[in-house]
Formats: sequence, structure tokens, C-alpha cells
Amino acid sequence: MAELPKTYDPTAVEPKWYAHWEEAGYFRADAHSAKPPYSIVIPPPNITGILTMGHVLNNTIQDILARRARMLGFEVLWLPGTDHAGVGTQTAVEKYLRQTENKTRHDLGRDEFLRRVVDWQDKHGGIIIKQLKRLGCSCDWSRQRYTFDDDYVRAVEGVFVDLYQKGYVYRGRRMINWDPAAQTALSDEEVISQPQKGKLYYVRYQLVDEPDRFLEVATTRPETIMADTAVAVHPNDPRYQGLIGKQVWRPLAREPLPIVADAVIDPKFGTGVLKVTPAHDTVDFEIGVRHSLPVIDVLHADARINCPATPELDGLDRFVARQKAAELLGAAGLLAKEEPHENNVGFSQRSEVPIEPRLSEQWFLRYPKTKEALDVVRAHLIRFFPQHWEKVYAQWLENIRDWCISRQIWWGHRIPAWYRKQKSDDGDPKSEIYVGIEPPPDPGNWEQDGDTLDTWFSSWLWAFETMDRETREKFYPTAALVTGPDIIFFWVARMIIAGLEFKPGKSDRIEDNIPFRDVFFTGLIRDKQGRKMSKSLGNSPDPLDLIAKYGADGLRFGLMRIAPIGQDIAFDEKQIEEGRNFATKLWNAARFRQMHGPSDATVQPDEAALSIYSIEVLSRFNEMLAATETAYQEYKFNEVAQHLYDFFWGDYCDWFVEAAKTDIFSEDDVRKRSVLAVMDFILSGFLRTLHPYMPHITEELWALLGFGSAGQAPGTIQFAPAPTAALKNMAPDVVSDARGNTGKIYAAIQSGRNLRAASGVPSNKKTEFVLRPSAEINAAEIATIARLLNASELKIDRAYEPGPGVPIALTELGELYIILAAADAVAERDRLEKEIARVEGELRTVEAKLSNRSFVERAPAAVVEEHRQRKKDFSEQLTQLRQARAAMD
RNA sequence: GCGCGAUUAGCUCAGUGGUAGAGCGCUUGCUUCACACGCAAGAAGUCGCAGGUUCGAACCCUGCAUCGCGCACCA
Repeated sequence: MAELPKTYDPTAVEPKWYAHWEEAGYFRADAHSAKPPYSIVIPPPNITGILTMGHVLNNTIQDILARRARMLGFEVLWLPGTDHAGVGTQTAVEKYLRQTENKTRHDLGRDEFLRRVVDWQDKHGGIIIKQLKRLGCSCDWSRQRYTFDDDYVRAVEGVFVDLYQKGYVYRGRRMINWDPAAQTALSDEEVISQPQKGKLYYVRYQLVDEPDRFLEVATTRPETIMADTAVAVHPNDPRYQGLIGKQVWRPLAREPLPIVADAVIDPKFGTGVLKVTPAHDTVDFEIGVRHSLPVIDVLHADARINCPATPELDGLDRFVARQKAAELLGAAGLLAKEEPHENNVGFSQRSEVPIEPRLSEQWFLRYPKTKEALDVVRAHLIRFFPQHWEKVYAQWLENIRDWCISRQIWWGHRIPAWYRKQKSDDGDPKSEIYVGIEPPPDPGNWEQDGDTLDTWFSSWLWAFETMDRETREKFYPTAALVTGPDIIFFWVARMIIAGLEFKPGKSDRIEDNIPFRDVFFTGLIRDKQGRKMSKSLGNSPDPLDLIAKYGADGLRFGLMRIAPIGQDIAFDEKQIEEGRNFATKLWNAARFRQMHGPSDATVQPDEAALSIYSIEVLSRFNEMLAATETAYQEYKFNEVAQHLYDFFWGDYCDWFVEAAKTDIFSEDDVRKRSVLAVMDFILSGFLRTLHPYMPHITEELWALLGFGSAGQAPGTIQFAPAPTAALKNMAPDVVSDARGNTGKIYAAIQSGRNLRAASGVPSNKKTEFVLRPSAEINAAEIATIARLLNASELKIDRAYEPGPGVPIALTELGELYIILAAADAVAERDRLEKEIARVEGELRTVEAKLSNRSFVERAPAAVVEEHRQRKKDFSEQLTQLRQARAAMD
């Protein structure tokens, strides 16, 4: 066995083990395994994406779940893959083309452009896969899928055709969200509203019958006046009662417009008069339908003004035109006033430009199975963690609107619909439609729909279309989905609907069709100022840099320790540094063990020969196992991490290892062997418990300490069984006695160290202590207490009488004195008086509580008893302290 | 407007009815033979505000404030 180097170097160790794992096929899932299944499908990252902190969080959690399940004896499938990400990828490639060749996609044409995207995908795609591997993700890469795989594409088309035939998918001319930058329709979910500072323009509309009278209309969009086809007032608004049914002149592109009455008008807003612009506003469109108003569209697809009748504005960008329109109106005396105004404007999530409501022919989906999708979550067949997302989910499903699924972009699944122009009897050209996976029988006469499908229309099949039939039989439904709450509608809800509606080989049992049983929603990672991490802010650290600095294990552990369930995470690199420090601590603890001879994980510590410190640490080990298990049940990963950290650093390293040194360096071979066996037991068990969080270093130490060669499954920690509790045969009172004794000893040591520091004795200076014991003290423990106090000598003297100024600490073992070369009576008197004051305060608090009759009568007996005991302890302490103080006078 | 979170030490956050916790940072002392990515000791908090329930509230209830998120509105 090689001696461990002094410092741990993750950059060398981590890739070595990952390569080994992949080669050995440890991550491969066997659909024919007899083991029970545990499966997760990865939220597929964009093919052109690079690893972000969000990915690190998300995939570390999935890896923890997968690795833990393997150790618990499950057949694990973690199914990876990537998403073609329609708009995102197309935008990226278009930008690249513009920069390198100064060309647009239209310059290249559809076929050539798509060829370029595929080039790009082959070149840049898959970077993120390599990065996930560097993070240690134990995905079954042999099953890696892509939303553009041939059979996946076919499945997407199949679903479209199926839903078309069932009447859920339909084509229609409706108001949709138009992204003028990407020049495509969007779904409602892709529009985010943002408050926007602007102006409210009060425009004067002249009455046709009474040229001297004007109707004032408040609008934020004077550039669309040319598209007005009415003005509207509330039917009960007394100010305008007489005007309903009359006409006003449209102030730009002058035409008479009717004054209509509609109940949606808010009389309190502006002047209570609305200009009705059916082509450019959803509410106005609906008013238009109710009053049979014409629709005039004055915008090009890129949101420039399209209105030759008003040449001053024609061709201008909408925001330039807004200003210009106000000027025109002002010059004509038709602008009463302008007011600053803040309102919410819908922005395209991707292009970050304001969307335009637009009347357009698109494909829509009326969602099937919405009630069932609500029920499976309400009945907790699917459980959300944290649970409060159920409400958000329900709110969406209860108010669900049809989904606009067609996109006017080229990179995506082409809509499997074809059209054929036909002459009808009345001479109007009518379009015949064909929808099918296979092209129509005589393709020459048909033209395929040029549009593609919303990326999410392919993503919603991810949970089952990534699996073949055999895999599905074994691994569907998946056990857990780990994702961000920002895609609860985009993806989670739609996957549930998809599973319920058309999971292949659907069963009558609804629980067979749902895509997953548990959904864990991660928090968002924010920077220290609480801002979302984003490329444009440049506040997102590159995870690869962090891995280079702290190791993948350090990054994983550090991040998991600060990621509370359901809450956003304020990222702080210090936390990652702590993760790295923890790895180093573990490394050195193992190194210390290794310095004292070879480990043997197969030897169980002899329970009869255990020291009280061993019993104490083993019992705390049991508590740690139980606590992590409980935390896992609730997906409280940060709690798991904290329990691991506290146990190992505090209980094991700070106390047990230090106490164990007495035995390790002693001549007593029995005690020495016993304590080393306990170390092996704990190191072996701890490495296994920690492995899901820090897979590389635990595997490395597993090998270096020789645990892998001792009959444990194939030499890797990955399939090593999860550790079981220690001290199984020990009587509970023996354990609690040991806990009680070590508790007293450790507390006394802390008091002694405090005394040392308060007396100004450096921690490395060996100093004499005297203990006047209050009870019999086991001689075997004296050496350990002395060691932990760094005492040159610990005298046990029942009759010790301290001279004036010798510092005293009251401990549960008795009175502890530190012997100084020259005792400082003044300093010690001050210290004692402070201590007396403190204890007096504590005592008063407890006494007050106990003198409260209601408390004594109504509080649980155990609580009252606890207070009585504390009162007794404080009283005794006080007596002793006062005696010590009196002895100084 | 509706809903969901958050508000605890300088910072980041645990704590969910019975003596306020951790890590970082800070102060002090230490290169003591696993670890300075470390060891030891310490200072530091009217638990957002106001009511209520209770013998007892950081914790339960009500209201308010501030911050964040979502939905709706958004002329």
C-alpha cells in the first residue's frame, strides 16, 4: 500500500477515477436486472450550452440520488441527453453567421442554414456532456439521447398527428405573442412581463358631428392609431352616454370611427375612453369581435410601421414611430398632454424585446388530461418537494389556455402538415390539409407547412421517448425528477400531461403512466447581491474554474451544504472553498490512520474491548446515519451534508481521534488494535455515506486504505453496501454510560482549555494541571485527559488546597486547577467574580421559572424536572465559586 | 389585485412550543509528531414590527412592513 501524499490533489485523482468508472461500465443500467429499479431522466441541457452553476446544482443532486440508490442495491438508470433548443440554438447560430460571414439565415436559405446548424451542433454540441463527466455525473452514457434523434423526431411527429386526429391540435387564426426580433410566435409562458417606464399620451379625437368637440383618449401607443377601428367607453359612464353610436375622426390616417360601449372599459383609467386597435392588442381584439370591427394591421413582422397612408411613420421602428406620432399629433394640436407612466410590458423571454400581440394563423394545442394531471398531484401520486409548488402548479392548470405550438423558425421539428391549393366553386382558393407522419401520397402537389414545433413540444415526451420498450418496462415511471421551478409549466406540468395522455403502452393504472413519482425543485443560484446569475451580468462563475480550483468534490459538497430545500442560494465562493477544505480534512484523517498500519475493514471492532471514546463516537456515527437517512427521505440535501460534516470534523476528528491517540501511542496492544479497528469501521462507513456527495475522493481513499480489496463488491466503493449501525449487541445502558462519561470528560477538557487561554498560557505550552475529583475517576482516562489538555502532568489530588490566585474551573469531574509559574491573584479574582456573576444570572433565570406556579403545574413533568436539576447544578457551582473567591481574601 | 416564499450574529444560513445554533468573517494564542485548506479559546443576536393564543413564542394565529418570485391587470 502506497503511503498517502501529504496533500490531496483532486485534479489528478478525479479524472482518473471517472475514466475508470466509465470504462468499467459501472453506470450502465441493465433492463433485465433482478434488482429493483431506480431511475432519473436528466433535464436535457441545450446541445450548445455550457455548464452553469444551475447545472452543477441540479446534476449533483441527481448524481447523489443515483449513487445512493446504487449503494442501496437498486438497479439505477440515470438517463442523459441533450435538447436541440430551437430558438436558442437558431439564435446562437444566426449570431455566429452574422459575425463571421455577415449573413442572415435568409441569405443562406433554409436547407443550407440547417446544414450550418448541424455543423455547429457537431462542433459545439456535447461540450456540456464532457463537463458533466468532469463533475462526476454517473449517467448511463450508452443511452444518451437527443431530441433530434431519428426515432425521437418520429415520436414527436406521431404525437402531433395523434393529437390532431383526436381534435386536440388545431390550426387557427388567433391573437398570439409575436417576437419581432426572432420573428416567431411564442407561447404565453415564454412572455415575461416587466415594468416599463413610458408615457401616457392624451390624444384628441374630433367628433364627426360636432367639429368643435373632441374626445380625449389616453394611450401608451400612439404609433398604432392608424390601426384604430373604434373608440370605446363604458356603457354606464355618464360622461359619454350621449356619444355612444356617434363617430370620431381618427387623428392619423383620418377616417371616421364608431364610438362603441363595452363593459371591459375602466372609467377610472385615463379619460375613460379607449382607442380600440384590434390588430395590436388582445383586449382590443376581443372588443373588435364583440362589435364586428375591422382589423387593420399596421406593423411589419419586425415591428416596423406598415402604413403607407401615413408616410411620416411608414417604415419606422415602432419605438421611433411612437415618438414621431406624438410629434405629429402635437403639431396638429391633437395632443392634449403627455404624462409619465409606468406599465407592465410583455417581453420575449429569449430575445428580451417587447412582444407584439398579433393576429396570426398558428397551430394550437388544447391540453388533454388537465383534470387528471391536477388529480395525480393533489392525490400525491406525484409528490412535489417542496410541497408548496403544488399550488403554483394547480393555479396554472386551472387557468390553462391553449398552447401555441408552431414557431416560425427553421431549427426544430417540422410540422407534419401539408397543404394543397384547390379551386372551389366560388373561385376562392381553398386550402386542403393533410396531417401525417408520412408525407402525402403525391408529394408533388402538396407543400409542407414551413413552421416548426415549440421545443417544449418535443421535451414533454422526454420521460418515456428516451427509453425503448424494455427500458420503459423496467424503469418507467422514473423515481424522481430534479429540476428548477422556473420550468414547472414549460416542462414538468406538460410531461405529466404527456405521460397521462400518450405514454406508449399506457396502462389502466394511472400510477403506471405518470412520468415520475417525486419532483424535487431546486432553488435558483444567485450572486452575493441576490441577483440572478446571468451571462449579461457576468456574475456567474465558471464551474470549470471552480472545479480546477477546488475539485469537483469540493464544488459539489460546498454547494450542497448551502442549498436549502426550496430556497434560492446566495452563491459565495467561500462555501466552495470549505468543500475543498473538507476533502482535505478527510484526506488527512485517512492519512493519519494509514500511518499506524494497514487498515482492515473486515475486522469488526470487539465490542467488549471498546474504550468509552470508541463507544461514544460509534454511537454518534449511528446518530449520523439515522439523521442522514431521515434528511434523504425529505430531499434535504443540505442537512445530509451538514450531518456528514459535523460528525466527521467534530465528533470524529476533533474529539475521537485526539482521544484515541493515547491508545494509539500506548504500549497496550489490545487497546491500540481496538481503537484502530474503530477507525477502520468509521472510515469505511463514513466513506460510503459520503460517497454520493464526494464520489472521487471517497473512491480514492477506499482504494488507498485497501477497503476495496477486502471482499467488498468489485473493488469500487460504488456498489459497496450502505453502512449499517454500529454497537448492535451492546446494552443501551453501557452506551449511555459511555456517552455520559465522555460528555463529562470532554466538557472538563474544554473548561481546562478555557482556563489555559484565560490565564494566557499558549496552547502549545505543556502545563501542569491539578484535578480535585468530586467522584471516583477511572485511572485509565487520566492520560487521555492530560493529553487533550496538553498537560505536562495531571495530578489527581483529593486534598489539594490551592494557593491564592490559582485559577480554578468547576467541572463535572471536580475542581480543575492550572498551575502557573506565578499565580496572578488579581486576575484570578476578577475572573472568578465574572464567573460568579454569570452563574448567578443563570440561577436567577431558572429560579424565576420554577417559582412560577403555572409553569410547575402545567408544564410537562420532564421539563420541570430538567429545570430543577439545572437549579441544583447552578447552586452547587455558585457555592464552590464563592468558596474559591472567599479563600482568596 | 390574488397567490407563494423570505425577514435569526457583520455575511450566508440552520433551528418550528421549554437554557438562541453552524460555517465564514472578527479577536486572542499556537507551525504541538494527520491536517495552517489546520488546532485551541473567545467576543458578537431586544430572532422585521404590532397584537393574540399559551404557564411559556424565534417557532402557533391575526394584522402590518420590507425584499423576492409567480399569476392576473397593464388604454
